[in-house]
Amino acid sequence: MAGRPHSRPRLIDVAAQAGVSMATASRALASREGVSERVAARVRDVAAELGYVANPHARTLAGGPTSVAGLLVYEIGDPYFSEIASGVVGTAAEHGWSVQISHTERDSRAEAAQIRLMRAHRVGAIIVAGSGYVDPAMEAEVARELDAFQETGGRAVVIGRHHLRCDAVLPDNSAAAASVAEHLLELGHRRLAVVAGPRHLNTVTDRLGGVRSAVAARGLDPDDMPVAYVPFTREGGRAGAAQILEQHPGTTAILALNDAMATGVLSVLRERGVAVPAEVSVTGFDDIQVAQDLAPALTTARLPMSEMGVAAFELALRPPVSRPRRKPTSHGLVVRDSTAPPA
Amino acid sequence: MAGRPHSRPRLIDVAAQAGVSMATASRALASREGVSERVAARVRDVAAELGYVANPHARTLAGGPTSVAGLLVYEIGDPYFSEIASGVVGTAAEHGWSVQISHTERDSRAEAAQIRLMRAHRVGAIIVAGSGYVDPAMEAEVARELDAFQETGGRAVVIGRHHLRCDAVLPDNSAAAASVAEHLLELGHRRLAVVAGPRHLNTVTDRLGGVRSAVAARGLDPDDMPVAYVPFTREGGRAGAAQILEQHPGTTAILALNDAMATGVLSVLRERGVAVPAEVSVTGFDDIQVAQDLAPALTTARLPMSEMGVAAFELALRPPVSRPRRKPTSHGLVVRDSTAPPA
DNA sequence: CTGAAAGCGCTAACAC
DNA sequence: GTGTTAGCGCTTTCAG
Repeated sequence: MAGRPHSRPRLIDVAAQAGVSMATASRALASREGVSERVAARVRDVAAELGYVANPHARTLAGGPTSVAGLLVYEIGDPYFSEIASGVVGTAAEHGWSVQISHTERDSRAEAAQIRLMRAHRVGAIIVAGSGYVDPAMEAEVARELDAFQETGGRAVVIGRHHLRCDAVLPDNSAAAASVAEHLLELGHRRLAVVAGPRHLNTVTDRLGGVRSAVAARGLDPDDMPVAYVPFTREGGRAGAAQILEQHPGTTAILALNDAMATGVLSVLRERGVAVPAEVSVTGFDDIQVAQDLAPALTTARLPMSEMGVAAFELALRPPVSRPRRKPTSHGLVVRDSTAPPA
Repeated sequence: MAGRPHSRPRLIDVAAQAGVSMATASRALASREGVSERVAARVRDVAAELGYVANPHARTLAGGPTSVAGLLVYEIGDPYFSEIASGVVGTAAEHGWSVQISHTERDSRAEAAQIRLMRAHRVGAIIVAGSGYVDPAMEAEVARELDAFQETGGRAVVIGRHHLRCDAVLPDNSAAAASVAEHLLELGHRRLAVVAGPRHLNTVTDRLGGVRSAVAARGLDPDDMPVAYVPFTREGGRAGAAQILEQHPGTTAILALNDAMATGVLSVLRERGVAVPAEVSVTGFDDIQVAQDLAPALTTARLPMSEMGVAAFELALRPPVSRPRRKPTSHGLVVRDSTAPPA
């Protein structure tokens, strides 16, 4: 009947077909009140029949609700982030939202720039995954952007950061790290060394703090424990392992503060013919999917990345409250084959 | 001066500040012709100063160009897809595009529904990653959606699918699979078995075809080679390995048609105490990042996933041509520690 | 080369 | 309950 060929149906087409005004059609489709159930049902039927889907640009421009979320990750190719993203994307789809993903890669300035871009894109929610900074000044710009975003009605959620004034999903990095350290101490290890990420990341200091307190609780001096501050990657792990092997040959256990670094540590030990766990025990952190398939299977502190993504998105869906929510996550020690009593 | 507080600058603000009309400001910022260089420069300066970024919703609604791409993956938590996504997201950002990611998960009907949704969202380009179907009828609906999308000016690119009328990034699955099989045959293996994914996926039949032709070229009968059709996942690989071990105990080499399945195969062999590669050799396909860290490090056919993502996005940026482009990718055999001559 | 004005499709006041 | 209408911010004819 009506309408232009070769073009998607518009709200006005649905309205005409259903014999109502645009306003009524709009209300009916948004399940807003003020429409009789009879009429609403008819509108929905017509919409379904025509395959009508609202134009989100028109909707957003007119001041309606948005249903696009922005997800900021360091690098989507990294398993830690891709598992988080999986949770976010899956849950978002269930709620009819779509997810825009972008990379941070460089630093907090790049992060701020990405948030600015997402704000310009008028996303309804922004989820920031990945470690924050020990020094709040370093993320001041990020904080400003996020504040501005929230002031204009946007929902912001961070994963694993404390300093920002917004809802947060917070794994207990310290406790999880302590559990790994305790596991090693219980096995009898006394000469631990840590392969840590960059010291300005709060994830690193939180995890390191957990290790140190577990060591101290055992009556050892944490300051005697060597720590290699290296990039938070497989390559970083390789560098850290090399450093420890050379400078502290008596080490019996190496704690890597994430699984990517642990992977690097294992690869160096394998190359050098150091038996794991016979000569040196190794632990990771996160429990990315492949941790179970490494050689040997990695003992690690498990964080539920996918669930964290789900939780973050669900927080984003909830209305804002004045006092930011903090949603803790579970964690657990997963003992596999990379740890054993010292020789 | 002008304007509403607490609100982002609009084009009209820029125009006013620069002392020109909206039309001129629009042209200047889009680098369209018809504006004197002097005026254009002034407009750009003002825009930069004000931190102006166009509202993409208004822009799209008015019929301007979009710069949002949709990326369809089976599951972003899967390394194969997250590495592709990494390439897409990185390149897109360089070109000022953002990327919406969504999951397919179920089947080609879900796939078609997602494409429909992205069309409704008015994305400028759609990239579909992941295997297509052997039977074109199974993806008829996807094809229809993609055709309709392209007819309305959208750019569609697929990765690893032949049957669709759009630009494609095509790894040579057959040749790569043949190279893996040849490697095993050269080592002296004669009793190969394949752990394959679902037989209705063209990726599976292409790769299997490569293996079979390599086997045939060696004078063996490919029909004698056992093939386990299992899900394209780690768990599928486990099931396939169990099946082969039980039904064909004489097997000396297992070819898994992707690394996820190879991971499962290795885990079953380890559990059962079958030495790899001493008793049985194992190969994978794709070379996901962790392949090098498995136990033992996996011999596999390497596909440049990240580059494939880059290539796909770059094709999406190019203007459409009547005859779809086919962009081949490199591939290579990566020999590691999971293969050796038979006992 | 520049400006005025007509929409793009939708929501949200505001009328009835 | 339902309809009318004024924008949302931008691009794009069409005039000058």
